[in-house]
Amino acid sequence: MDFSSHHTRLLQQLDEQRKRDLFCDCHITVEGQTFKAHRNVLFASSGYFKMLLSQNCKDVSKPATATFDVFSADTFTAILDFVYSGKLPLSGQNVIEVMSAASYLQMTDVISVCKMFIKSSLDINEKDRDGFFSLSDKDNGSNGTGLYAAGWRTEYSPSHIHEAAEHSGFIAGYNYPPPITSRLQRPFTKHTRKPEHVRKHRKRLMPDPITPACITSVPLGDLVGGTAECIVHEDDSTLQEEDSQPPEDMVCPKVEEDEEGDTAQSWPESPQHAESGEQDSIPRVSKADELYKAMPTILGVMSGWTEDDLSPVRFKCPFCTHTVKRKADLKRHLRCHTGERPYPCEACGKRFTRLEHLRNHFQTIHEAGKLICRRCKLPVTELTGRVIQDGTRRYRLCHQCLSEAGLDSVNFDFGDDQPLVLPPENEREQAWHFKDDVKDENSKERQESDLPIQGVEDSEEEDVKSQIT
DNA sequence: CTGGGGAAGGGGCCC
DNA sequence: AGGGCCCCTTCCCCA
Repeated sequence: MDFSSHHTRLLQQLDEQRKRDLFCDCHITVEGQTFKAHRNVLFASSGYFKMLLSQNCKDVSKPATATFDVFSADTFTAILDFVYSGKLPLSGQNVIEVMSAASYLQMTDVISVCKMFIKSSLDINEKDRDGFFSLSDKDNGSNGTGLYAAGWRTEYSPSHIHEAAEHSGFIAGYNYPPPITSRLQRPFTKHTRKPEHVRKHRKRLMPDPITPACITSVPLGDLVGGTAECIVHEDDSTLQEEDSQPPEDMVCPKVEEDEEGDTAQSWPESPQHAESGEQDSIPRVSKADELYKAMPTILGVMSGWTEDDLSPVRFKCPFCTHTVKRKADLKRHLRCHTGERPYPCEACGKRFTRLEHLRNHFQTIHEAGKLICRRCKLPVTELTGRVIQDGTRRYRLCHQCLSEAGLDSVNFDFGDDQPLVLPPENEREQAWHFKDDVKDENSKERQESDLPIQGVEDSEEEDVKSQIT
């Protein structure tokens, strides 16, 4: 018989005991303020306390004590409330510090909730729109924990979250995500690359198991107001994995790789997507700045991070273990976490994190920038070949390949300096053609315009266009 | 199933 | 600080 509310009542009882100072055997001092709690509860909730209490587990006759100066009493109050209630009172003002403190205390649950709060506040989590990992402030019933729930629903409502975050703060209740197998159903299409940070950072940014001993910790006072290290798991699934880990893994918490990456972002790669989400075509520079402004409170500044790098100061990413020498590089790096892609390709709708990437893409894909024949791969010049306009895509073919493909008789209305425009695929001879990942986009765009490169109305994107051309 | 090539993403660093 | 270049890695597609 499963009595589902048992654990809730048990937690309520423990919270009552804490508030009445019953059986509290752990005293935590933060900014001179003493908090009392149960070591069993702290042990089960925090990797930091697990490590701390493991070392002192023999002597249980005296209360365990701990003192923190790296976060505020208010922050610890919020965290302790979460430990005993499952509800995390987050607001735009405290989320960064709470996350930093949770990082310090190795409380992945809290970190995950904070990450979700930040992501939803930034309105950058495209996947949330698909209801894959949705946030809803409407839910207050299923888990009984409050106004904010990280669940698996479809009623994503970023506006609500914004309001809650900005105006009133809100209570975050954490629902554990479904098994990883559910994540494998994420809607990456055949031609949709997984978010890069999911792929690359699985190896690069989560390099080694992080042991407490290897963490370079700098007291708050030495910084600009935040903790030095921020250990963040790339994916919430790590929570589950960690939950099943034996205690020794908690002592030396291991950052697990994720099967499919976290919930960070997906983005439109086709004009259809770009059209369906008009706001996507607006560069979100302000959001990067928004997050960037928050950086000082969560940045870590480290020295001597590696033996190879003895530079005195490094900037620590709050979302992963990556450090950089320059703040500007950190700002650039943050885009791989925020999902921000301020540079849209106006030809195909694909978005990029950097202007140079957009430029490379545009030159390669839409301007036939490579002076090689796409068919025979041999070098081709203006004299020995032509530019083919295939939908939004341009490439070069040498005269021989043009002849062999039967394309030398197609549409010579333009001058030699103009691209040879291929007819739509359904009208094209089936001799051969080049398949590529923009074929579908092309067919749609052809219906809308004969122009290979569509202009965009957005003025900011016009600026981008002017930079490209 | 595998290897090669193209495209994209990210880091380091110079200007 | 931002732009840009170079290099490397990763992923995907295709033969």
